[in-house]
Amino acid sequence: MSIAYGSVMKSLWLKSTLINKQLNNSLSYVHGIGLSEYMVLNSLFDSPNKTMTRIDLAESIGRTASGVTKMLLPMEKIGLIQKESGARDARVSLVKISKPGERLFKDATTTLDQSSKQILSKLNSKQTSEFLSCLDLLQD
Amino acid sequence: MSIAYGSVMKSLWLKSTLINKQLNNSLSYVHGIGLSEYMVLNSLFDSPNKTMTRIDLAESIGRTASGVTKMLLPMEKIGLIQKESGARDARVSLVKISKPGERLFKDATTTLDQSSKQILSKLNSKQTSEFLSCLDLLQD
DNA sequence: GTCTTATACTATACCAATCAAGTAATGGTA
DNA sequence: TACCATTACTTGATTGGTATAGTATAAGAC
Repeated sequence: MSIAYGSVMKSLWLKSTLINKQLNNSLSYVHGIGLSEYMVLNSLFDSPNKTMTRIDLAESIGRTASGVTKMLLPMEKIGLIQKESGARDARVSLVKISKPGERLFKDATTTLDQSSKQILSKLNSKQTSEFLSCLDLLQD
Repeated sequence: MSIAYGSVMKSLWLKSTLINKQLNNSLSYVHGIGLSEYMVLNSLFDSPNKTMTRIDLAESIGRTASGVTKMLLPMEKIGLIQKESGARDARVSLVKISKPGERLFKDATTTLDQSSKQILSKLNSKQTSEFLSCLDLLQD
């Protein structure tokens, strides 16, 4: 018998929507940012100079350029990120995570870890690492 | 060393957003419906009388009642579903999948299966079934 | 019967993301 | 040098979802 591939994706869809809501709720309740904003901070924090172009940022979080433009506006207003000029290419506008941004990112990370631990609580450590490697193998 | 729970959820988030887009694209390109609409048809098709209340429908696809109200409007217009009255409780308005709706659902299922197979192509069958059971174990 | 509470929606306003179109800078080519 | 294609955005319209508040019906307490 062949595998019901569609069922796997249906299950993935349903679980991920529910989990998204949950993580968004805990993050926004405690830190006032959503999962998308968290991922922006995460990408910036992990990048070499804690600085990225908007295009790379968009790519790294699976959003469009215009989506990034829009979500960065309020994030800059509350001081989580800064515009960085001085690029050799005058088209690019670099984004840098600010000190307050880093602090919020670290705090939010512990919140995310706690919630994530709860979500994964029914899996043992072997299953968890297998689950992660399966995720990495998915074609997107 | 403890497991980085947050990383698992970050990976899940990123993969699921990318895969959602992809499945939405293939479904809407070929059949004119999105993944949410597909899941509505799926729930209806699987239910005893191919009929459900809007509340149950919302619950089954992880959406709110008002979300369901809105998405059913165009689906009724193009004849994929029908309102069904005659309940003993005058508040509920039952939703039934129509014959054209069933046909489209079956067609869309083969499309979804193909796309899903492609997405899961890097996993062997053991990994795929383990992945599915891990998904089922996630707490939401 | 009537009061209160709960349920099953529906409508409005809002929010987050996309797409499509536009702008400005860059780079390659005639 | 002038032109054209490409790139890195930004803006405006639209879509797909939520939250909140409202309406109608139901159900239980007294």
